[in-house]
Amino acid sequence: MRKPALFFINMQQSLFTTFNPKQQSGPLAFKDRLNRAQYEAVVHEDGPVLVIAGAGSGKTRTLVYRTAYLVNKGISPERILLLTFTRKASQEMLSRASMILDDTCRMVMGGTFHAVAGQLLRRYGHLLGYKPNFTIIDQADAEGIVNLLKSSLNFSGIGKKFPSKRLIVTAMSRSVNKAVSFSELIADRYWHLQEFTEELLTIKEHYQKFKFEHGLMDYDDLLVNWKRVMEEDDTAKQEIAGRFQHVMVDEYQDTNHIQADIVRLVGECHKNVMVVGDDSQSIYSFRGADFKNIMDFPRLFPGTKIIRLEENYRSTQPILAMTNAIIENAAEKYSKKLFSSIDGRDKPTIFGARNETDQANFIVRKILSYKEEGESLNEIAVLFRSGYHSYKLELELANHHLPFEKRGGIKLTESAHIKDVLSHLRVVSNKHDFLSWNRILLLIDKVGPKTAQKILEALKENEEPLDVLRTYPAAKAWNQGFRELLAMLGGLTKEPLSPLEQFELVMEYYQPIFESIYHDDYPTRARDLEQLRTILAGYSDLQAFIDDTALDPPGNEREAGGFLADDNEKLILSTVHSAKGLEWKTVFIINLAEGKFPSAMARLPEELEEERRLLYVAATRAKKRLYLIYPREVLSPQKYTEPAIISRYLEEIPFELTQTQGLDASSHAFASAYTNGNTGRAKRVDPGEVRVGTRIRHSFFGEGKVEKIVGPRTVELFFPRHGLKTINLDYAKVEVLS
DNA sequence: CCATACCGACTTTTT
DNA sequence: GTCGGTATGG
Repeated sequence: MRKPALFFINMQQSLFTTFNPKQQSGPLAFKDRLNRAQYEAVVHEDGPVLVIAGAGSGKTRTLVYRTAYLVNKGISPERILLLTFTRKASQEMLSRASMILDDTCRMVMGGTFHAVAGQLLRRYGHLLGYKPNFTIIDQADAEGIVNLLKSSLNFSGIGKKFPSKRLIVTAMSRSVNKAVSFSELIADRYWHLQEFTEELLTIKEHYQKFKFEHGLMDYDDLLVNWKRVMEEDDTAKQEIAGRFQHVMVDEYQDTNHIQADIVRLVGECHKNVMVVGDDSQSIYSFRGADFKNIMDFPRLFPGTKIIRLEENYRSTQPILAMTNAIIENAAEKYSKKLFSSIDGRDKPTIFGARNETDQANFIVRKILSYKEEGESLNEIAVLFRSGYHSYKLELELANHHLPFEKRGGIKLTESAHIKDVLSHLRVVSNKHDFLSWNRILLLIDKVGPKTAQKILEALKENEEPLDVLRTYPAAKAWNQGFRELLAMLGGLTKEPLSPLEQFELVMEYYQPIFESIYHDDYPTRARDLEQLRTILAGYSDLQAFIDDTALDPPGNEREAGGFLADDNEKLILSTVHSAKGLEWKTVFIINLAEGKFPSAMARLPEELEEERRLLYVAATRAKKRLYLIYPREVLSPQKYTEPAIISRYLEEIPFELTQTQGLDASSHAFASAYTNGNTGRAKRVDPGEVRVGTRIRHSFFGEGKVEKIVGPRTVELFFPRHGLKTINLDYAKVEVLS
């Protein structure tokens, strides 16, 4: 989690013995390992650069070499800022740069916007009135605050439909990230909640105040305050902007407006800013990202040099042909021609499984046979739209003792028992963290919301919470638990202890509470606590640990059936979002059915466009083999089995770009097209003869009517029995009737 | 005022 | 599975 200790030994020596372009063959040594466009980006001297990098075009490689190049050139590593999307990505890049050059590369300031903001604000936050020990809170914490406010403001009783804490937090965050006022946002996107506008605004106001008064920053605050401190304090701006001589930003298509402002502010004086991104891979607009940031970059930095990376080094040509077809139909994109010179015969396979169980079985069978052939499990991944889509498969994998790691979905730190323990540690680092105090107090037997509220009121009166608590008139019912808590907290701070020792003290106190409140399943939960202990053992600084639990929460990693392969080989199950930037030889994408992928939550056209890009990101992860799988039956929320509708994006893919497997002929469009013996392209429809109202026959959906012309070759068709479909006239088997 | 048990509704993606 | 509301008893 934290960067490993830096290795200074041999630093001087390695500078001259390892790869050194100047000594070997001048810039040519870089040249050998990069293509022309990459090389151009790597050795670019000063000034702004925008690198438009298609999937698999060596974007990471370029940034890695760029970092090494700059350091080698004599730029001091701590004066380079590398902003990435995940902490893991930055660590990997810096470690790869170190392998090219030397360990000084690890001293580059790298991390997510949020993590870097956190570090800077510990230093400059006081300019905005924050103490350096502020606590970073996650979404669940934010929801906790909103809940407290809802009850203290007596909003819970108002009507039955008062919005949930989850929705309130999401809405508040959206307003920050999209830079629209909260009331405007309510009127616009949450119009159905307009009757509560006043209450919502009050909650937002109190929420801001609560966080500020108790030294708490949510994810949005980190960005907003980084920006604010640079805008409002000139010295801070000079210091921060002056410190970083070079700024690089990865995944620029997934930045929001605040982040773009930050980039502008940090790069303003020297303009040595390189941003890298691919608009076709923008998949985070739900949290305010705007891929138009890429188009706007040259305006932000006039004189920007634009470099395109268009050669794909990851996937075989057949895979690329299909992924190109997926993105071809995107409504809005920069034209970009991706090509690959990697040969490969296998077209992506489409498999229509009978149901989810069949889908899981199919994957297990395939994986077992690849394993048989001697392939490494590490080269296989299964990707899906939502975390819970893999439950069936997880069971099936466990049955066959296939070890896997799941990424995305529920995080370790999101579970209640982990939050319980963390709260006790959090008040040690920030005694004004009333959210944690509240949680701690509620854990005491016979203390409920009302009592906890009263104690919190008392805490407000004094700087030193422990002093207040020691003299607080406890009721008989809960006095004993209260005293035990105080004794434990006293022990935590009496003398300097390592984070691990502090954890042990907390656990000693918490264990009986833990066993009593989770009496049904505490043994399962205990494993999580054990895992937390292991993670914590790697830290010497409590603050760093607490920061990381919010900024880089460990995933909920489980090995199938407790079975750990000795060689640590395991396959990856991952949400598409968590798979960004990664690649595997074999990739399975599952549940490609309407309502699952695309998600049922996506309704607006722009949301459906994002789902399309999401599928594009998923499919472009594959190097050699790609399976697109959908169940022909799904379980409705009411637990009825109903026929599934194949994902609209699969529907559009030209038949000749894929192969099918194990379909039974009657069930589906692909199958029927094949069994009709006509594997070639349908007779071309002249777009000229198609307008709104034209009647058209589709090989599977039957007769329909054109509702809307979406693009030069795409139309929206309405079919009486299948609803509205978007169809590409070149690809779909259609026939014009009138 | 607190604990517990029950029911129904809803569950995308992540820093 | 988990949240939110409600009923009931201590």
